[in-house]
Amino acid sequence: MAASRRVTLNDVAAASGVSRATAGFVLANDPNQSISAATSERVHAAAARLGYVPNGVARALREGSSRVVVLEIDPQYDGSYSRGFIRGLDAELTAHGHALFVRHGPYTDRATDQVLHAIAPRAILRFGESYQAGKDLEDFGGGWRDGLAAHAALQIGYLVEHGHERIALALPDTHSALTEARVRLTAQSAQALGVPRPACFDVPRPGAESVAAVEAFRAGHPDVTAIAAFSDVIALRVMSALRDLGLSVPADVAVIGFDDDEAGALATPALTTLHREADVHGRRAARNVLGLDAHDLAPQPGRIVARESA
Amino acid sequence: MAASRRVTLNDVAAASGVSRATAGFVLANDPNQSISAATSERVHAAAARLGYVPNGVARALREGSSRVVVLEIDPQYDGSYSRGFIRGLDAELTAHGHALFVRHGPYTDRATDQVLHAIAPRAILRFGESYQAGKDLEDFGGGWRDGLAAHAALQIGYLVEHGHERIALALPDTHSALTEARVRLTAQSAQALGVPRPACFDVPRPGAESVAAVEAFRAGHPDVTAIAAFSDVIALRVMSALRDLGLSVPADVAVIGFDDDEAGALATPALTTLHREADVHGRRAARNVLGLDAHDLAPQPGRIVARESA
DNA sequence: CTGAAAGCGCTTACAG
DNA sequence: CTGAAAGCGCTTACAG
Repeated sequence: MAASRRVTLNDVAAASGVSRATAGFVLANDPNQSISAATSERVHAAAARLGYVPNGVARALREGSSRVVVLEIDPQYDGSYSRGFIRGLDAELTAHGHALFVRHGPYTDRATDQVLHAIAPRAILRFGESYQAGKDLEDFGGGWRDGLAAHAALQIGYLVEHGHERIALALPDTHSALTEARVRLTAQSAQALGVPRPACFDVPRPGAESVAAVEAFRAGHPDVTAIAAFSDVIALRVMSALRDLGLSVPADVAVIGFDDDEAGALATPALTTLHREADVHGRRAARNVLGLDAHDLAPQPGRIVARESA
Repeated sequence: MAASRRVTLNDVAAASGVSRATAGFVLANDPNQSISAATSERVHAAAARLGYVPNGVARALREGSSRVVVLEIDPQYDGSYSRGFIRGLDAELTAHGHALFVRHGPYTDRATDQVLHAIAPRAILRFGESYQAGKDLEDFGGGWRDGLAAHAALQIGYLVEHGHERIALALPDTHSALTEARVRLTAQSAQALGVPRPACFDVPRPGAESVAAVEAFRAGHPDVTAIAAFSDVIALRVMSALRDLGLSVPADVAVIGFDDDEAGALATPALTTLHREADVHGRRAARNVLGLDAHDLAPQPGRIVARESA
C-alpha cells in the first residue's frame, strides 16, 4: 500500500478554494481577521473531510516552541503520588492543546539541555523542583510549598496526637531539593507542635545495610518512639529492618508512611500513611506552567489513612 | 538580562567564513563532500566556540521526523522491570543521538496519533506490544517472545521442581496483549513440564474485592497448591488476601512473583520471585527500533530469587 | 474580506 | 573544493 501523504494546510486551502493564509486564519480562529461565514464554513468542512491535523513540528519551528511540556522525574520518586501527579498533569495539558512527555532519569543540566534542543518544549518541569521556563515560581504549583508544609505537619501531628514526642524522620539515601524541603518543613511542624526537632537518618535499599542503618540510628536515639518516613517505600524498609531487629511495630516503635502506595496497604502490620490528592496537584501544575488561572482547582487537603503501624 | 539568541548554523558559517552549506557538510560529516582539512577545522572550532547545537525542530521538519523515540506505557505496568527497561532504552538511544520520551497512560490510538502529530518521533513503542513504526516486529526486541517464554517457563518450572502440580496463574484485573501472552506462554510451559494447564484468575486492587476474588478462586480450585503471579504487585495482593483468609504462605499455598520489586523483598513472608535483566531488554529494544544490530547485546537469562513464599 | 510573501533553521541536490 | 538555492509546513504582518 502506498504511504498516504500527510494532509497539509495547502491541501485544505486547495480543497476549499482559498489561499493557505485564509485557511490558516479560519482554523486559528484569528480575531484580527473577518472571514465571511461562507468561506469559514467551507474551510472547516474541507479540514474535517480531509482529516487535517496541523504539523506540530512546523508550527514549533515557526512559533519558537512546541505545544509540549516535559516533566523530568528521578526514578527514586516513582510511586502512587507521582503516577497520580502525572495523570492530572497530562489530562489538564491535553485539555489545553498541549502534550506531556516524561523523561525518567536523574536531573542533569546536560539532559535538560538536550531536551530543549531536541523538541523545544514550551516548558520543562522537574518533579519536586520549581520549573525551568524563564519564570521562576517558588513552588511547583500543586502544593509543593503550602501543600507539602501542610502535609508534613499532618504526618507529624498524627504521631504527636498519639502521644509521641521523640520522633525521627527516615529519608532515602540520596538527597535532593525535595528531601531538604521535607526536613525543613518537618522541623517547623515539630516546633509548632512543641516537640523536639526530629532527628533524621537515611535508609538505603533493602539488605544488610538498611538493617544496619536502622540499628545504628536506634542505638544513637534510644528514646525515639515513632518514625515518620519520607515515603511509603522508606517506611516499608524501616518496618522490615525493625522486624529483623526483633522489634515490633507499633508496640516498640510506631511507623507512619507518606503517599499511600499499594504495598503499604498490603504490609504486615498494614502501614498507616498520609494520602495526598496527586491528581489535582498535577492539574494545578499544568495550569501554572501554561500561565492559566488555577483558582477553581482547589488543592484537596491531605488525610491520614490510619491502619496498624501507628 | 537580554535573552541570548540561540546560535544557529548561520552563525557558525559566518564565524568561520564559509557558507551555511559548507558548515553543514562539515558538521554532518557528509561523505559525499571533500572539504579541505583547514576549512573543516575552522568550522569545528567555530561551532565549539559558539556552543552550537543543531535545532532539532528545524531538522525534524526537514527530515520528516525528529530524533526522538516515544515509549507509551500503561501505568499498571509501572514497576522495577519497567524502570530498568526505560533506563536501558534511554541510555542506548542517547548513545545513538536520540532522545527518549515516555507517555504514561492507557493505550489509545487517539493519544498515539497526537504524539505523532505533535513531535513526529522516529518511532513510537508501546511497552509490552510490538512497535508502531511501519515495520512490524513480532516482539519488542528485548525478550518479549523468546525472553518472556523462557521466563514464564522458569517461574512455573520452579514450582514444579518444588513438587507442585496444581498451579494457578494470578492476573491483574485489566487484561492486555501482555497478559494474554503470559497466559499462553504459561500454559505452554505447564504442558512441556507435564503438569495440568494452570487455571487463571484476576486479582483486583487491595480491598474486600481482592479477598473475595482469592476466596472464590480457592473454593473453585481447592487442589491448587501454588500460585504464580503476573507480577510482584499481584503476588502481594494474593498473599495479603490469603492471610486475611487465615491461610499460611507457603505452608498452605506457595506464591511466586515476577520481576523482583522492592516491596516483595520486604513482605512477610519475603516473596520468592523471578528477576529479569530489564536494562538489556531496553537496550535491545533501542537497537531494534533504530534498525541497528543488537547481536552483541545478549539478553541475560532470568533467575529465580528464592526467598520464603515458595 | 482575501492573497502573496517572508521567514523559523535545517539538509542536500545542483551548479560551478 | 565551495556556494546559491530550494523546500519541509506553518503563522502572520502587509498589501490590496
